[in-house]
Amino acid sequence: MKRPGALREVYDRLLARFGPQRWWPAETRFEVMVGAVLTQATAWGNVEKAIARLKSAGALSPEGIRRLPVDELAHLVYPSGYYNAKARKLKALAAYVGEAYGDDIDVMGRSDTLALREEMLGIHGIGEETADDILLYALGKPVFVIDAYTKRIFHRLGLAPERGPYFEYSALFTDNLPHDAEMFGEYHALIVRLGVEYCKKTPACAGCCLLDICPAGRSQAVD
DNA sequence: GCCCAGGGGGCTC
DNA sequence: GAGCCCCATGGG
Repeated sequence: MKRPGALREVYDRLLARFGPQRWWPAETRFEVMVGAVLTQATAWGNVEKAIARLKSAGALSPEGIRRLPVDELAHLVYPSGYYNAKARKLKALAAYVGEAYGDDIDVMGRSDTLALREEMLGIHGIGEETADDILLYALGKPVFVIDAYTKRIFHRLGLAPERGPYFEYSALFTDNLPHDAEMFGEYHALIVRLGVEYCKKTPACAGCCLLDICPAGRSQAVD
């Protein structure tokens, strides 16, 4: 597999193998933002439990989160782990959307992408990946989300270094693919799908054998 | 029991 | 700016 078009090739194979993932699973855009914080270093199944608890408490809104005492918020998000830390982060997020945009996510979404990103990086609990999750999946901006799976898999494929600054990885994708938010969203979701299903089972392969693009030359006979 | 999840903050050097 | 440690539940 040659380098030009390699990223498109991987995407096509992932899509053919797994089909559209249709991320982000949520009823509202603010729910996407909350999920982006809750899923930090956390299995999605645990996040779903926390989201459900927030919903049944009527707290899945900026105003709802601001109104709750932080310890009660922590109790609600308990199943997602790091509950004290995440309660603080959700408080910071809810305060931000209220102060900066009057809780209007539509207004927020009309702001400039880079300005929004810088703004959000200043919020407690929002780092580069979470900011990009929000930009892409809540606001529809064409940014590419980089997570641990992306680094691991594309390093195995010989397309990226083993480690390095976040922007070097995101540039790999945004410099070599059309800036299509829908495709970027599918691509990241497919990478996570591959990582969740195969990185743990066959860590030495990182799933590339399954796609028949293993640089070590192994075929997809990996069960 | 051990390992790791769809990271980020805070501290040290 | 890189390297640690901390946050914490739940499934494999």
